[in-house]
Amino acid sequence: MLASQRKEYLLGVLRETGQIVAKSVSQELGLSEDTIRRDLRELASEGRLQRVHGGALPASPAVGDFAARQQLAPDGKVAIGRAAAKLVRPGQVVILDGGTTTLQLAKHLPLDLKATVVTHSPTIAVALVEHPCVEVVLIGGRLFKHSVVAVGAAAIEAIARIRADVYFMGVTGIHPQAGLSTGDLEEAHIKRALMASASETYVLVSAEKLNAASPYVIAALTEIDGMIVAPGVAAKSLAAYERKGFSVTRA
Amino acid sequence: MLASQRKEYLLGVLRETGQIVAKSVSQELGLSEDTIRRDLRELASEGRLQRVHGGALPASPAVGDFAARQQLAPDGKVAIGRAAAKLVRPGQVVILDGGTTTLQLAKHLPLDLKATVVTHSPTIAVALVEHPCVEVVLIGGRLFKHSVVAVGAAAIEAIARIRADVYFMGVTGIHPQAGLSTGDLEEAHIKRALMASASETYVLVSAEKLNAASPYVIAALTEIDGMIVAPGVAAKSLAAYERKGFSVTRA
DNA sequence: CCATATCGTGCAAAAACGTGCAGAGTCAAG
DNA sequence: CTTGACTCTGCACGTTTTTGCACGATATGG
Repeated sequence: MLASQRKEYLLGVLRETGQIVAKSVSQELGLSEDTIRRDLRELASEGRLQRVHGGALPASPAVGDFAARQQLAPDGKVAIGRAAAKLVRPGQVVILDGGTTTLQLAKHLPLDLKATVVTHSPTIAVALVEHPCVEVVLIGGRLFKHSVVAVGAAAIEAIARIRADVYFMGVTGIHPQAGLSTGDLEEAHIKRALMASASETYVLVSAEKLNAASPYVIAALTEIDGMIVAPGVAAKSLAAYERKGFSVTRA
Repeated sequence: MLASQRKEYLLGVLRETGQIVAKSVSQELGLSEDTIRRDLRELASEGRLQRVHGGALPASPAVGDFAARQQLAPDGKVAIGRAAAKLVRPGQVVILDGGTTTLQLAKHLPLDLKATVVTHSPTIAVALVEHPCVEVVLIGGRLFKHSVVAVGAAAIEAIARIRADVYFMGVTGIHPQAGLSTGDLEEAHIKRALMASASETYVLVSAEKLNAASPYVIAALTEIDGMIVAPGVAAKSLAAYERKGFSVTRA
């Protein structure tokens, strides 16, 4: 690979992801970090990017602003969202929970994917307005401000009328014995109703949720069909889950 | 995640939630509290936030916030929103339509006002999350992306179960003979249902909507209780409306 | 006043950095 | 074809930055 090609590649990464991590790029290209660092130094001196410890960021905030804002979520959640989005098949009816992780899922749905997204989160509904092919169904109800989702009897009733193919659930705790749990009773009810309305349920688990438990139990682990966990969690932390009879996916 | 991105993330949290709790952020990012505290200390020394016990608060309360929230909306809509917000009495149940003008209304509700806001606009629901005292009820349904509001049979049904004190309607046209009109048939139905569920209906009219008509009629002028018009419209343009038996308020 | 949470500091390990240098490859002059 | 100048790349080394932990000090809330 030519040096100039490499620099173009670096700028491409910057455009698409809003950031460059020297280490990971060097691994992708099979080159030493030194070479990447040299390139970054030169591109920085040309003013084409901004050098920072560990990699680089866009030179003019405005350019990479959009991409960067997408990535401003913690690494793990972005990865989980991207991995989960790949599980959605064209034509499916998908239920999306509220929360930052599912928001990443919504943002990573392929732009040419035709599907229907059912959600009780106004935030996710607004995010999907930009998506050209996805039909959005909003579940109404009393707004629970802490999580920014609709809850209550009206929500339960609306959910009962829906038959979805798959439900992506967010939780605040998942534990081999305690199962799935969350911090609010109303939300636990809603999540249970959403599970009942979907053929399959997948749980999105960022690192800090693993082996944690919250006050209100949603369901046992045996009731779910799969979990998608953040990359970089220790394999032995997952051992207790891999025997439970559902798929465990590393993002 | 790069260190500089982490600081951006912290400032983002501050913008969106108005505060930073060191402990919870460290859990979200999977880093130690020490690292977060160091970042906060540095950002504080740069004057970009105010360090407090347990986390951080905005450096200049509501300064950037206020500027940001106002810059996008034209003056006229801001004025209409502010004027309409003054019509809301404590304890009332208020229906807010979708649209940029009603969004301004929501943002100008006094922070100490206790009231219930019913809306079929996820955008408005999200905006009101910041309001400390307002209860929000979200009307669900199929999302009409052009206007970012819920429509359809499910929405109509949910609306039928509500009795509100006042409804603030947005329109795309108001005309002495043609009455109130909008550009989408589904939306016209929803607005009619919302009118039926409210004791009083006020219409928010920015300058370009005055004396205009759109394809789908919502109601005749005789059915509304008042209109709030943008400041600076000629008095003679309003003459035709002041004889119709409802109040005409200049913002 | 006490229990708890949070804070700041010092320290050590790890990661990232810059620099100098050597080997491999390229190119042009001899 | 050979030689020397030049460039590019990877490695080694010492330096700097970052990060997590331990400790004692300080603030908070009952």
